Amino acid sequence: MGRSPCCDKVGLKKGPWTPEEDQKLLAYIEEHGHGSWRALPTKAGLQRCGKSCRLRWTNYLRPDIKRGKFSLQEEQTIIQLHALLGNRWSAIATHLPKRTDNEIKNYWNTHLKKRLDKMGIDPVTHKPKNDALVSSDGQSKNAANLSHMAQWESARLEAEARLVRQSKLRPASSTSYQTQSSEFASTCSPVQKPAGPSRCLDVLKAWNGVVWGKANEAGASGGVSAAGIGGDLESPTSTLSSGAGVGESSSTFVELVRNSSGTCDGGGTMKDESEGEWRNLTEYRDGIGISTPFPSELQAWEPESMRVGNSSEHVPCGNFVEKFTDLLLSASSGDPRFSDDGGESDNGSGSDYYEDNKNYWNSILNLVNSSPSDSPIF
DNA sequence: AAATACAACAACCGCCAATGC
DNA sequence: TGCATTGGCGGTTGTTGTATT
Repeated sequence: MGRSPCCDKVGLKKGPWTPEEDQKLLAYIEEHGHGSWRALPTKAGLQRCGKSCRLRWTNYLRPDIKRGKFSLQEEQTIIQLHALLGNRWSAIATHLPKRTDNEIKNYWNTHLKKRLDKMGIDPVTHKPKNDALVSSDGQSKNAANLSHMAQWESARLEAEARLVRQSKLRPASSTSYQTQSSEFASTCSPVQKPAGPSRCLDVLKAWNGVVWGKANEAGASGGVSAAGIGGDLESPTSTLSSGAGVGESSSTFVELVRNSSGTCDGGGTMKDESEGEWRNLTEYRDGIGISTPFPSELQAWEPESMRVGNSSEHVPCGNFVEKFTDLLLSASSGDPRFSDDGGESDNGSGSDYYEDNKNYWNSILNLVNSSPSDSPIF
């Protein structure tokens, strides 16, 4: 279909926008709306391509954009949603009101990714970098199936977010978001959703089922019943209820982030010292000679096949929260796993690790459950 | 004070799906 | 049904500001 780049025309300006250009674009859109982006530059008297105008508007000039530092809550949301959705920035952005996908993407690339990296966590997979690859038991099969469910749900979320955007573009339309959403949902899900959590959470529950099911096998006691969290894997029509323990685990995650973030200002905004804290924790771990922070058999439960699609798409790994927990909590509490003699000897109580995983996923579930009512995703 | 390195963010580019004709 | 157009998305690059030497 050989489409020529929209900016090929000679005479079109590129590069940073000037205040005058901003003013022109702003004034035009306020008066006429953007209409066709391709036609807009001419009408607005701008020597820009339509695409450039659209990006400038959506990423910078739009009045409902919040700028400035990300709060702890926003950071938490980004990390969790990235673990869930991967680099689907637009989908993540729909859950962070007033933040653009571009801003979130930049923040991830310049801040969060580096932090995870320094901690020895692969920011793509959210797994420890030296993680083993394959689980030989049957769990991997379930996990692979679940990855497909996760992929499907991600696609559905994207589509739904798209509907929301469309509805916003047509505010006067008689077709409300709810109607559209309902129509959409009815085509792919027998359960109505806007009022409550999306069925996508069943995937999370199922994930938990896999994780905690294995925990039960490995840990015998102390594990969480697979039926309790994800036992209804075969019931795609079930909806998530905010069960006991979900709320507390969310706060656990917040706590983890907060603990890792050094000092915060009054608004919960992370200060730069946080980088040092994260680094210190990593150094602490390195200093005490922990190169592989987790029992290998527990790292290995997620096979490579669980990754969805290509490298940019992935399904989450519970080891993520293990890492957080181990680094941020155990380091300060004298956890025997971090002592010279007790490091790997905790295998017998592997359920602890899965308990951490449970907390991680519960935190996501809680995030989802507590999401603002205007959130288009969940 | 100048040079260099690094960080942060705005903007661009190419691809793709949806849509209209 | 097929082609052209449009808008959106994610990856990447370029620019600017700040810290360090």
